[in-house]
Amino acid sequence: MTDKFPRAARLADVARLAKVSTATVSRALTLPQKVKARTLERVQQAASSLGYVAHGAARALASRRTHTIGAVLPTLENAIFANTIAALQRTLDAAGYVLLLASHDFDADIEARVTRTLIERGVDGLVLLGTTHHPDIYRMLEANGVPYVLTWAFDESGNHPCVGFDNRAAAVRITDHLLDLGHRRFAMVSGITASNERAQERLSGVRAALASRGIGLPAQYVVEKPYTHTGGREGLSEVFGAGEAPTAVICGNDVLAIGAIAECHARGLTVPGDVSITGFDDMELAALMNPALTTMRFPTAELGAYAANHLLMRLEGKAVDLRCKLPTELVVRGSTAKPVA
Amino acid sequence: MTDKFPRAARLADVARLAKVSTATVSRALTLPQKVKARTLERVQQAASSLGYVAHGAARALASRRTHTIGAVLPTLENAIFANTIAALQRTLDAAGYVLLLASHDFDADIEARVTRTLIERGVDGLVLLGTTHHPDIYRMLEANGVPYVLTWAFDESGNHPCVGFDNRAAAVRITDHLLDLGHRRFAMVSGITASNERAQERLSGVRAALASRGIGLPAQYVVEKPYTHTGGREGLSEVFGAGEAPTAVICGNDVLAIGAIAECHARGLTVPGDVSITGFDDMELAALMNPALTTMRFPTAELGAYAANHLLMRLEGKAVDLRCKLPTELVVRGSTAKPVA
DNA sequence: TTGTAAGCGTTATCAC
DNA sequence: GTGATAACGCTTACAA
Repeated sequence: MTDKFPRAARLADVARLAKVSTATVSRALTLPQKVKARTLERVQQAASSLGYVAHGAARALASRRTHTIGAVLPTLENAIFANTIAALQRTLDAAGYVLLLASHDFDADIEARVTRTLIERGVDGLVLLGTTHHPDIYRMLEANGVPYVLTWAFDESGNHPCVGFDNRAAAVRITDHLLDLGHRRFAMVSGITASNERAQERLSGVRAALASRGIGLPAQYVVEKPYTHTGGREGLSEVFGAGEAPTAVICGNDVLAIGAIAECHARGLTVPGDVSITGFDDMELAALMNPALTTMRFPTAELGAYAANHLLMRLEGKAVDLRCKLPTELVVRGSTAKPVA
Repeated sequence: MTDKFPRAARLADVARLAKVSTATVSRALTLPQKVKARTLERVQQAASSLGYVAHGAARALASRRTHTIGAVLPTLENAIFANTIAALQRTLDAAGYVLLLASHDFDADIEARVTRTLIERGVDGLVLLGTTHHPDIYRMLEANGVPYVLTWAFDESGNHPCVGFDNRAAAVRITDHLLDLGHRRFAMVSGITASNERAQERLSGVRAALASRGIGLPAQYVVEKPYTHTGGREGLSEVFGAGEAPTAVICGNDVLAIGAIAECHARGLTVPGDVSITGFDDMELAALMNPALTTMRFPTAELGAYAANHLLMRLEGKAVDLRCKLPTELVVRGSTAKPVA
């Protein structure tokens, strides 16, 4: 009978069993082509018969590589980032990397803290969401030489590698569309713009598009709400309480839009018959909930894959375009023209 | 001018600057109370002035602890697990642990592979979803002495630590409710039951509850679909195509229920006026989408917190109840009684 | 309370 | 192709 707790097999055990040195085992396991076929076979045989599992920490310490990529997101609780995360995961997995996830609930200090934790964990690279970050974050990235990509927004300053969308242009696009349909009374249920440049850009795009046609967006028709369904409901409710009802409501994203549509239903209003609700990101769900929801499609899965590949290439020392902007697209569903008021 | 790439500060650098040994620095940083206040201060001062960040791999290698918990989920793409993940994260974060996430798209082989990767990464503990797993998984957990918890289901075999729900009882509960309202023609849009005991238990609970009132569930009124909105739509569509329409459709979870409701809308049916759609899990969204959606509430956030605490306590060597069942609750919204057919 | 020094399990640099 | 062996950066007995 063997031990009850046989300590996990180590490289040396495999070496002993295969009658080779630890160096050879190490090579066989990581660079099979550098080892004679016969030796390779012996090593593999020994490893599997011992149920050998490499010790990640030791490997990381010696090789100075963890094969781990970190991602810091605002939240894991809404589905907006789900596609991106899934795509990141899949791409990294295929390359033998693991994804370490952290979130901060839109709090800049927490963001700095979790980012530090990830760096301490030795991530080989980092995916950050957005371009606005605590200065400490950039300092730590710099000091530790950690490769990173900013995502979901495009860094106009040109100082950081990024893979993003042109949130402002997307907002202009959807607003123009509504204007072309004849809408003149607008409201916006925006996300919280403080330290969130994606939200800022969307709002500013809407403002700019309206202004260029001589239309204003009075303060009482702009409300900022957290990106939740409830936020969308409350936001729209406040807008309706503000005075003459708008014919078009642009929501900061589809989560807010879904909430806004629910509020309309609760008030007996039809969408888009009585009021047109539009959003951003084109979540499958939004379309399902209201087949008349026009929105801007952001290729979020592509974003994840792109960000992952960007980092992977840099880690392999390959040259890469450091800044890129992914195209967004207007998705029109059952739009209704409005008579000019 | 200093170097362009000053290598990251190590423990020894801090020790030198603070004029103490590396052992003292190590203690000061991890067990502050074991060090004289004055020394502690010097060390902290030195560390922060150097921007010292501990090397996680070295720490893990020496201490044999990574302060990382892994979680293996079926998918990150639907919102069902979002609450659980968020709660896990928060609880672990508060205890100084980090969460390493992996998913497998309901594929048992992939599940085994990613689980192995996590063990190789040296996770201190593991959260697994469900009770049905590849035998290799249990073998690896055993061989490596990795503490784990099964979640979302209750392990009746009594062989594994678990924090779960009684999916079968929940299914019985909601079915009884519908029966009490007078429904007699039922259909079920279930999740894929193969190697998913949560789905199996829900289906079997529905069957049992119906059977105890002498009602059957013919094969053509049971369809299995992936947990997506589209799955829900298609599932309900197939049910309607099967013959006389049911008055009550029980969906495997709220994602399917949302899809099913959309299908009803598309067919001009009102819910629950024409047909009653019910689900499981009580996602906020489901209620928002249809305020008449009766469902079973599963305390998913509590589950995450509970699972995390369970592992944390075991890691601290404390005794814990190894198996527990969290209560589920019927949430009735605008139910409509049906005349007995 | 603090210091000394022996690991922790790999990888990587050399010789051979 | 393969084998010694010195790192890798930290923790932790054990000694002082």
